[in-house]
Amino acid sequence: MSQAAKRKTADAPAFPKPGHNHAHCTKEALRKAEAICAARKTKLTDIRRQVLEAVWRSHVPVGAYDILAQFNAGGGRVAPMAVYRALEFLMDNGLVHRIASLNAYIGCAHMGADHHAAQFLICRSCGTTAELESAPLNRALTQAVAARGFTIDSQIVEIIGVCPHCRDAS
Amino acid sequence: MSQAAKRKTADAPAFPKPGHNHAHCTKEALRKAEAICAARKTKLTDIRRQVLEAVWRSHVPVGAYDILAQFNAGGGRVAPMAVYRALEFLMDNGLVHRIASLNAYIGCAHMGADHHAAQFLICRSCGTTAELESAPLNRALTQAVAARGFTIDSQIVEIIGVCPHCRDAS
DNA sequence: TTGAATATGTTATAACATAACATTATACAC
DNA sequence: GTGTATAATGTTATGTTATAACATATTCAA
Repeated sequence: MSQAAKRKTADAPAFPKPGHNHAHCTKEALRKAEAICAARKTKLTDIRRQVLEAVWRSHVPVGAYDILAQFNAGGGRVAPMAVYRALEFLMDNGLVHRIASLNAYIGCAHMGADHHAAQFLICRSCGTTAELESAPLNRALTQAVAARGFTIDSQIVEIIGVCPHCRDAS
Repeated sequence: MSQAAKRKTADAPAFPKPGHNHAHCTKEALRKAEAICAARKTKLTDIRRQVLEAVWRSHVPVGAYDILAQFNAGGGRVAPMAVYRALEFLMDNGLVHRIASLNAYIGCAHMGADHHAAQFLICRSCGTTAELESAPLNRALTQAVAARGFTIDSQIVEIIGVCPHCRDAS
């Protein structure tokens, strides 16, 4: 196997497919979230779990007020603060990411590991957003930043384009 | 000169210094903006120039409503739309960038060239924000994205950390 | 069981951005 | 120069995202 082929394999887990078994994604995410909160001794309360579930409805980032609307669709009385607090908790615990370019939130695909070095691919056609997790990219980034004498705390990397499924469909 | 040293030199123009001659930055920016608009046959009208000047007051990204406040400080009556329209024009013409993580705007440091492949270093201490323009980083990014079958349209890369001047001062 | 910490409720408002339509300026064709 | 199309700006209203500030309730451990 060539170096290039190895790198490609390592860097390129599948982009979420339109027809995949998403119930499985959600279930796994919830399971991991429980485990992480248990390990960290933080509490995945009702509202936090509900927000996490809302975020995992799909692989499309969801706005805070969309989550709110879901909650209040059946006559609920949840206030924005409740949603924002839950999102804050979920982000602090590495369960959810904020997508700055969309003012929206998405479930973390790699719960537990290296939560703050995430990169995102955002399909402008279907909205599906995937985490990139590219080691070479992270290395290049670290190096470029260090060359400037800059100390890195966190990063926002959001790539907007067209996902393979939408490309093939067009 | 080694390859590494060459790359470092190429990648690392100076981070804006606290005491630099900023009037020069502003003057140069305005001059280039005039030239670019002339070349593109677009019009750098009064309000657009004023917004550009406001954005170039410093190397710290400025919010749209901050610009608005500057305009209206002397009893003006400019509406938010005017500012947002000017910002849109300036961005379309490659003169200004939006910093998504701050909801703020900054003058483009490399007017004319490759406006949509910009990367930013944001100092969380002083707010100073610099463009990175790292070719190796762009290569790594392009490659990582391509490996996923993703077609890239635009990118948002914002690195939050501490700039060399703030680091040395602490 | 009471006190400290955590979580949630509630109300109000701040901060950022755009829609929709009216008016004015510019340019250029005739 | 006049008409007319396009671009730019003005104006009003509203939409969207996020947080401040303070009250109440729950949890858990000493």
